[in-house]
Amino acid sequence: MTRDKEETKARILAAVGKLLAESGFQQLGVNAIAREAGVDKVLIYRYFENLPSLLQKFGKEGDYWITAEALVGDEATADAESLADWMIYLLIRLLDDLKERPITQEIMRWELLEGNELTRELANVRDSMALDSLNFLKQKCSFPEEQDIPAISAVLVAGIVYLVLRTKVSKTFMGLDFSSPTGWERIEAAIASLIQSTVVNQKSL
Amino acid sequence: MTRDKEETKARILAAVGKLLAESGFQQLGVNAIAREAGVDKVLIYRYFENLPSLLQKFGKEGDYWITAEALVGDEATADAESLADWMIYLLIRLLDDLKERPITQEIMRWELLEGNELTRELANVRDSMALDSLNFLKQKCSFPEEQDIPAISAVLVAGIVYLVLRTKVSKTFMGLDFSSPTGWERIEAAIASLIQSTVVNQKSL
DNA sequence: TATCATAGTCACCAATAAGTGACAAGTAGA
DNA sequence: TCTACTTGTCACTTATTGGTGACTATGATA
Repeated sequence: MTRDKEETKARILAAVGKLLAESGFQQLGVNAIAREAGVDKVLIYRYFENLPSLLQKFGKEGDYWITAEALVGDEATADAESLADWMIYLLIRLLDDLKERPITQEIMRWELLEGNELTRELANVRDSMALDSLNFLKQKCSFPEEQDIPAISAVLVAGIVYLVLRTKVSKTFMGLDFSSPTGWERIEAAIASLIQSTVVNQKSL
Repeated sequence: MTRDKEETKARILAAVGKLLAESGFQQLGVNAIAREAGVDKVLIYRYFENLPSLLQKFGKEGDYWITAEALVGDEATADAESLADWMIYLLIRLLDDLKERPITQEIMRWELLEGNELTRELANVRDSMALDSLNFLKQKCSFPEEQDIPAISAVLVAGIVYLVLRTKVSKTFMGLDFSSPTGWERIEAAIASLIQSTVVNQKSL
């Protein structure tokens, strides 16, 4: 070994990411991390105090939540005029983005069954990003009073998250098949249809 | 101890349920079950072979998934005419039902992060119940062709499930507060609004 | 060249997990 | 009452967990 502290710390953090993406928080232990990193586990305690601290460090280093700006992306290409258009655009982008983030998925799974210091903190970061996006929407196209846009968004985001989390372990849900792109296309179409009808509709009242 | 095999087996199964509802699958081990049941753990192996077999038995005994009939309930009191009315009625009932089923919630959490024999089996049971409900809907009020009712249902059910699973560990999501009934009321209203607009709307085309 | 802080190694601990073999106690039938 | 079976108890093994104390190896400085 080349006797490099920073290198070692980086390898440990990288090992956390790899193990997390592969097998989730269940299998994530000090011994496994040390083995994966090719490092003695005592170094983990030396450099990161203990496992929770290491995970906290890991959670704060990486960017697991897409920012509102990144989610919006290039506004010119968004091709969205109305509030409904924007909501559809953002939700579909959220879906596609989350599908490509295995670590984020694992964090969300973990958050679902363990409410500790770290998961709460990460959840707060994610939540404030979501609120940023809502605020972006609000200033872009003001929200109609008759409708609870945040609640509508929450239901749909929750649905997206659950479907994405589920597909890792099962390719079907309520008769839909997510092993081929058509399953996702149907979901995307359903989301678009729901928003288009609901938001456009009442806006024109 | 009264030396009663069936009693002992029942106590073991009851202990599984209690521990499951309290602290989820994470903490569910042979030792904990035996302790909770006030039984020697070797009896678990004698009567249920091993832990997976015990859980399988437990999963098959209980009714953790509401049946289509129970979900529909008393049709007379449903006060639903259109397809949209029925969908709203069923989804809200699903939400309320799931909120009162901690064990079912734990099973769904478990299913989300471990795809084994048992979780797959339980998922299939649940899925076929969901499909039953869809079929009930379909024969009650035929589905419009322009709309993908199964996909729309899937998104909303997924959203409901995720929100319920989350509230055990965090009372907020995207700015909504689920510590008081108002959070849930907003969600229910959002679901009703989405379906009302979408399904009614396009049906009248 | 001798010193000294630091990086990395190794051998251990206590706790807990799943799982098993041997045995005591109670209960049936003969 | 003696025998045979079953229920329940106890003590154990093996593996893995998070965590620690004592060590060696290295490299910079004085």
